[in-house]
Amino acid sequence: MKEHEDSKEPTPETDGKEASTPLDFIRTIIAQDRKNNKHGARVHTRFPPEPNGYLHIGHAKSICLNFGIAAENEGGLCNLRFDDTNPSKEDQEYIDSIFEDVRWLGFDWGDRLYYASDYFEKLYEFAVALIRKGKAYVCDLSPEEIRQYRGTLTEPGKDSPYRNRPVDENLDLFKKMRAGEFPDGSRVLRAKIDMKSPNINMRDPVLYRILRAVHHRTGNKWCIYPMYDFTHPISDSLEGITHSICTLEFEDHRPLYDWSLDELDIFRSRQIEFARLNLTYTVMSKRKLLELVQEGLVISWDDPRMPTISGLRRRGYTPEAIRDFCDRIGVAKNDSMVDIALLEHCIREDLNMKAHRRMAVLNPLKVVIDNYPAEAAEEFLIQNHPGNPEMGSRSVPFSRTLYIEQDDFMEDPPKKFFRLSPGAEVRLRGAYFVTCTSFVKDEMTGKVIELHCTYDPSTRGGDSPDGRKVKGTVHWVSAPHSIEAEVRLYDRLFTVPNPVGEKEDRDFKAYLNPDSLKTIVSCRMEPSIKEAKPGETFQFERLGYFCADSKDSSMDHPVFNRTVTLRDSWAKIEKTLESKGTPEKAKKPHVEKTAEMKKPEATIDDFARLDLRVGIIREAEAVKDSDKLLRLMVDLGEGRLRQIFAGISKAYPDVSALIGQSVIVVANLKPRQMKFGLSEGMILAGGDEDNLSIATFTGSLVAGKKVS
RNA sequence: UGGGGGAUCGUUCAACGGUAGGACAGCGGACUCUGACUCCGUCGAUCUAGGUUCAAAUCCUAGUCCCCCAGCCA
Repeated sequence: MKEHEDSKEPTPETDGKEASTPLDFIRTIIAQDRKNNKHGARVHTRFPPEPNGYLHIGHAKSICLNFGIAAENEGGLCNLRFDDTNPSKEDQEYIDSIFEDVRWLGFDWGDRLYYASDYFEKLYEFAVALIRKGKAYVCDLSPEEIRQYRGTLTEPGKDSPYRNRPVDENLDLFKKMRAGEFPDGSRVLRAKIDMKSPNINMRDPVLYRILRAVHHRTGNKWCIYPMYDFTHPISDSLEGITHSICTLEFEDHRPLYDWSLDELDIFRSRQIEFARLNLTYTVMSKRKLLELVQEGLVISWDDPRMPTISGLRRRGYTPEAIRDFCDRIGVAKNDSMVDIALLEHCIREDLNMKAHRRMAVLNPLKVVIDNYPAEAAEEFLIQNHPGNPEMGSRSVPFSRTLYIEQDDFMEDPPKKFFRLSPGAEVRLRGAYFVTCTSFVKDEMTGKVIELHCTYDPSTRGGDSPDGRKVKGTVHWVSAPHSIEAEVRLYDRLFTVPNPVGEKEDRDFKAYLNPDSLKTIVSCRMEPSIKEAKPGETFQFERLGYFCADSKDSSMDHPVFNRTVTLRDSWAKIEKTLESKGTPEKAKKPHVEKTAEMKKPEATIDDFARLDLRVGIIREAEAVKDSDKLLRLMVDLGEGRLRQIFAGISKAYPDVSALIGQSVIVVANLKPRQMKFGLSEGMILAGGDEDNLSIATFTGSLVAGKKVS
């Protein structure tokens, strides 16, 4: 435990940014502008969400950027502005959640809370001004006609027949639009720019539409609403925003943004675009997240599996970790997909420092200490944080009957298994050394249901007076003193890194991870857990970081969400152990890059370069338009299925017979792009066209095991 | 096939004509009353082809690939 030697105190103002870190391109522009005394060296940004959904981690990137830049620059300010120009999608619920989320992230907009809807009157006046200048006109074309007149990406549009209406007529019509004299959708106000522009946004874009909907702030006052492209530059201008930072898809809109400010001749803000955040194993669009909520695929917007700010909060993420993450991912214009492992790293780093340690047993296995007096019990004082005595300690009861984790015992352990097995000695964390003397199996299931151990009284507190070492330390709870609790184990929401980019043959929801939530209802925990407050975070030793659920946890019924596991090097060892199959296999030879050693015959080493694995076929279907190929989804124990195309259709007219079969897969081939999709491996089969069979195993092998 | 953007280790961000660097991930090791933490080591990249230059990720030319745009959404 050494991490407290330079404990930092992260705040929104100081975390991240060391003076030496190079500026991203936006901060470089701003530094340049300040140097040139542009806008009197003033820096004023804004965060402009539309209240049509909950904020997610991608918004956090924008929030950290906008508020962060304001905070870094002397006198800098950042406004919170709701871009609420489409009443049909927006709702007060979302506004409230946005307040909560931005504040929770640690940012403060002071008295600078704005709504685009507050500018409706001014916006209307600006529109009138544009009409007077001959730069806008009322158009009677239907939506369908407007689309047709707009042209296509490669063909120019043509002028609307209403394009040259006299100013007075436009003024009159626009007034009547506002007065509600026309039905929804019958007319729009358009900018008069250039129907032949190669930039479609400049082909006389719609500025106002007629829309009878109750606005969450203005109620029924308006039946015309301004479009984003008209509203945004004017809102920025009215607020004196110096740098209007938005995402890449608005790059094409910048000429229109500039056009509006030019024509209206008002304060000139500069729009700068950066790449939005994408994260592996999740989706990041409000539309898709809404879909998950509405279809009940997750419980709610704040479901701990969601990448929403509220979901992350409920999961146990801290504002500090999210801000740190946003600092680390950087700001640029490249389309990027950030590894969720980085987010997990950030939360582990933060929580490692802050979280009190507790002992909790998720899957209890009863242990009886045979030589411990039956009626006795004692209390051990255990530190809340082994690296930081200032965090205090708590009392943990011990008795003859304990629970340990089922995983911490193996009847027939492999090498390097440092936990309990027959005859093995381990330390019970903070208590005693114990040695397993026997175990009891359920006769029906063959499952180990009880362990018997002896303890060494001289090792009280966990140290041995004779200096003997034990390799393993396991966590435990005293059975009679322990309390029951529910634990929700969360995992990634999707099984593939990029659910929306999966070669478009399937909907993103097809890749939802069925194991993204596992609930365990009868966990046993040390009694101090009773005191846990909703939202409070602990490290359950050797398991991970968990927080008491803010909605469902109570003293009577504690419920914990797993925020993130601890890094688990044992899991890796286990994996390699499995794949090696036999112990003490020699190291794989390094593949030399020298090309001169080409040999006519393959060596055993060459063969060893093929990674052969046990694969279990989970799905199988014939490939349309192919008389040979089957599309197989094969489980290699990787947490996702691999798609493999195999030319074995003739041998298996009934594809369903393949499902469940254990086959041999060449697992380390470079994936091959085929006409029908990516093939990520090869299945070994024998025979010829007429007499063909895949190589299978009898018996039950675990997916992913090495084949040799 | 129009317009706007973008291509640097597996991922992500830097390097702004002068030693391609950091973080995450991976791998190896040390330490350890958490197989955690921490520490050390290691692997590893300039889209391609030409050109300019003493010197190119950076400048020029020609290609290739990827993303965005045809809402009365934002």
